[in-house]
Amino acid sequence: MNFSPEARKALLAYAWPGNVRELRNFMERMLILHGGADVELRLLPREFQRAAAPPDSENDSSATGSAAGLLAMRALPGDFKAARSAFEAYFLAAKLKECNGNIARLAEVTGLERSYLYRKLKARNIHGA
Amino acid sequence: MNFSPEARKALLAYAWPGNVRELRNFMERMLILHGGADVELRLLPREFQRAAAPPDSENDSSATGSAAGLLAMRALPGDFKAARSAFEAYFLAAKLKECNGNIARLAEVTGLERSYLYRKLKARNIHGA
DNA sequence: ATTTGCAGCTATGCAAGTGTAT
DNA sequence: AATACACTTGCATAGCTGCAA
Repeated sequence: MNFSPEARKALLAYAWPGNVRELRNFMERMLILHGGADVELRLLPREFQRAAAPPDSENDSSATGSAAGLLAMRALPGDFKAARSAFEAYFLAAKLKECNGNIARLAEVTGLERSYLYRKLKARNIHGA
Repeated sequence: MNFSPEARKALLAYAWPGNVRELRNFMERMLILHGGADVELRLLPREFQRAAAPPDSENDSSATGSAAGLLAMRALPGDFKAARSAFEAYFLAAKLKECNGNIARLAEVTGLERSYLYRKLKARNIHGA
């Protein structure tokens, strides 16, 4: 999952009102709803765009007023295959990085065939090192 | 992704040393490396178990000394199919919750066939409502 | 490291059905 | 009766994946 420069800036500028639970839920939502897709500023809840007005820190549950909830509401298509594909891409890219770009090792670690990985990495446009 | 009660407690007790980037990376790692699997206390970096000694807040990159890095190092099998399967399960469970357990709606939202969803939900042991 | 062809298994959609509850 | 949803199952095919080269 990647944040656009603007989104990133807004996130960092935002003073999380001392609630770790809130932040954790937020991050989970981001990954689950957006898969590995890029997250644009406009997808972030208003709180972040204004870099002010903190969300109500209660409301831990699901899709309601909190930051996590707001985000859930404006979820992308939610298309399963798209989300899964994004996850795969992100997962493989992360692992490949851990393997220092060594695809043979990536194959061992992930339990996939080298040849298949080449196909997949190309399809998902993941480049080594 | 779920945290065991102990892991959860340790996480909340830990005073994130004012670095949002760190936390964000941590959450990403958790989801990617553990997929939707349960996260036990023993999987958390030592920092959390001791609920003290904050990690070096620099080191934004990959698998090194930071909290995120530590976690990455003791990654689970890393098996691709297992991770993907876990992600699918978590994704669908989350969406299903959003749909108030209505599978017909889940089908619309995710772009999958109802009948297929039944098979998949059963296979992944996801129960509605 | 990287590609390609091929064979087998899996995932997925479509259609059709049963049952229960509005 | 009529619509809506839960849940199954059979079947066809597209796509994924491993193996050998």
